[in-house]
Amino acid sequence: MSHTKSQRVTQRTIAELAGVSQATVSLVLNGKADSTSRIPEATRRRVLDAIAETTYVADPAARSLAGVGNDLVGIFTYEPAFPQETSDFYAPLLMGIETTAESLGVDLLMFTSAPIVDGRRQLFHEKNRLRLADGCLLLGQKMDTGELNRLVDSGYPFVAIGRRDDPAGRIPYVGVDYANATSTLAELALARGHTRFYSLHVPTDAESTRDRQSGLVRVLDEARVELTSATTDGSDLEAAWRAIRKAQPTVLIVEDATHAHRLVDIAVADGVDVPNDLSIVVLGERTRPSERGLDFTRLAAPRPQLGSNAITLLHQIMNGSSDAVEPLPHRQLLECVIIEGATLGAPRIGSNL
Amino acid sequence: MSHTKSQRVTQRTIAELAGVSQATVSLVLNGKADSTSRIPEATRRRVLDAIAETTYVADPAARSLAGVGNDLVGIFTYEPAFPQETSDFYAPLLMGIETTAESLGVDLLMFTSAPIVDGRRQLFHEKNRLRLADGCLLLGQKMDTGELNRLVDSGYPFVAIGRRDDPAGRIPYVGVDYANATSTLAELALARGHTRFYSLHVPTDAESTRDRQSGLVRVLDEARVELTSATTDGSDLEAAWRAIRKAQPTVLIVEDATHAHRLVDIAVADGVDVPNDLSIVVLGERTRPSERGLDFTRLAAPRPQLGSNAITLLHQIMNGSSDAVEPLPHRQLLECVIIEGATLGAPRIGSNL
DNA sequence: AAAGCACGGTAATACGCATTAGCAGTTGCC
DNA sequence: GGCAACTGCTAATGCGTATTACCGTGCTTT
Repeated sequence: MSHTKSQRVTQRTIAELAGVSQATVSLVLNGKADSTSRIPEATRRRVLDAIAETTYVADPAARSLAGVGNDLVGIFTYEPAFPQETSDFYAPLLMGIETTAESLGVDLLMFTSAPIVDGRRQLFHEKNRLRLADGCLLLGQKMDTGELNRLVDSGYPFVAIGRRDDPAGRIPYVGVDYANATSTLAELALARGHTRFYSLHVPTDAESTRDRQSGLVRVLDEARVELTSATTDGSDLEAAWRAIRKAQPTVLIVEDATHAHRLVDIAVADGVDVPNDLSIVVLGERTRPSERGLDFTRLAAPRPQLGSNAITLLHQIMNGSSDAVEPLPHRQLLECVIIEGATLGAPRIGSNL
Repeated sequence: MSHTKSQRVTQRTIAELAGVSQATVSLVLNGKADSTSRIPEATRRRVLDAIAETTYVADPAARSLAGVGNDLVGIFTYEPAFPQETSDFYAPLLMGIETTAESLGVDLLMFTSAPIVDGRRQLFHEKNRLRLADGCLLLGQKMDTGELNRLVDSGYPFVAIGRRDDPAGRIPYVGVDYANATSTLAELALARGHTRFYSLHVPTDAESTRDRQSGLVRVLDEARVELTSATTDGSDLEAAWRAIRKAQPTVLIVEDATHAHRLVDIAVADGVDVPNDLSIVVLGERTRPSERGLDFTRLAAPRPQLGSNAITLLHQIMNGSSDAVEPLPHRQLLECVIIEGATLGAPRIGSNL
């Protein structure tokens, strides 16, 4: 727009400077030394010198059109990534992604232009721009399987972060083994002697939520131990707390970390001591140190590694697995770390609950 | 690579489906209703229907090549943006950028592939990829003026975040008026009766550091009040503290927030009460609630707005100021908020310092 | 009836790059 | 000396889109 036509430095410009053809410039730049077209050192030098004199960089759009990659990895987040509330969730992922992107030599393209409907970005829309990138990482708690399948059909390389239900096994993802981790936590609680479990989870039917529930249920069923389940979106935790008191569990399993924090406040105000009267275990993300200095017993997803693995896998999918390296599995579940905090005690007889 | 040729849905595909030419499809999609080429509703419908049947999306690379911008805004951060230490600094900026990018309808390209030397990303290097984006935002505490001027010369649209020294006035930036804010803080301290100032700042000669110093010096000079200055990179705050004790100031002005936190710990261990024995004022970024629950009197840059203004300005520079809107100034300084915390008291005679 | 005209649409081209076929000049070989 | 093989390079083409120049067709006007 602002540039006059002549401003832009293209391969043709370089070619004229070096006294060769545009094709030669391209060949030099791409280091093609096929038997079909060799270029002697002298010519190569002239071209490279000409490039050095100018500020030439290949137009990525043109490269892309011409069918070669651009080393551009897209990042699609279903919610804005940087506001305080979501940043705790995305930042560790992005950190892993960024670090690995650096070593892979790729740039990151964030699709912030996607229109937002009902608080979620729309993957497919009029001016879908996914193709700007060579491949794409999909981040978000919940994704539409239909959309993902459509993406698979299009042949566009992508990797989802988080396990995805997909019987056909066509959706590549890197997820967290929440089921297993939750089972371990439940066994821990059982070992401490807990007998009455209460699970408070979020109302979405995202895979991550279901996995946690199934992990919990599996262990408790096996042990023939009682489990009460309830959901809350966090809007009325007072009510949730009243329901909990009524059920009189010995241990409370809370999916969402912020819910857990607020519940403890309510519980303490209600004269209940944690963990002496009631143990609490947290299954959630977004855990930052409690105001109260409470160190929850919880599970912690290895999110930087999640991001790192995802972009590594995507990179492999994009560039075709070089036969040198062992191909990565297209569906990965990472182990979740269990953090032994201070909120899982032994059940107390005659608890104040 | 993996795609067979026929897979890809292009305008030609649509054209065949609708029984028109590729050109017509393009015209329909871009709503060109020039007198030179009108298209009746009937045809338009057929084309749109055909598009609806397929999963067609315009190839952004092709559009870009064809001369329409691709609404890509680059973000160059001199350090990795997401690790914990830097994230506190970048996240608020990115939040403002993201939000505004959304409403401007542009995508964000993060240049993570730039090689790192001495812990800082290199703006210019072999495979400089800035041109991938239509324009670029530059984030970082310190930037090389030479590099920035080279960027100006290239005609590439960019906006720096943070004030930049540049007598020629060619570098567009959106910065924070640290000088003024620091002056205000100093006046506040003077008004409370402080007579001995001690400034502890970071060793860089970044504009932001200098601005704070100059704002401080201006007010104190005017008031003919004593000021001791020292620098620290935070590696030996014990030594810094010993120097402070020796100087016996009534108020301590600390540039870096994390230094301030750690200094308070040292001071308290040393039997000094804040703010009764010693007042502290913080000029720095990256302030998160203290472990100790200490609420520093400090200044807080409006970082989300910084980001927002920067991308708005860049967008205007990229697209040429539409004559409809008032053109934005290419060099902006935003007012800094002063937060009246609990660490600036009145000086105490016979302080324990 | 010839000329003008609006309409509806298409062919052709440019954008910058990668890639292939192939051309002219040189060298190698028997 | 004749032919093949090789060397060093270029012309031509395609990628998918936007845009311009232009061409039929049927209708109106004189």
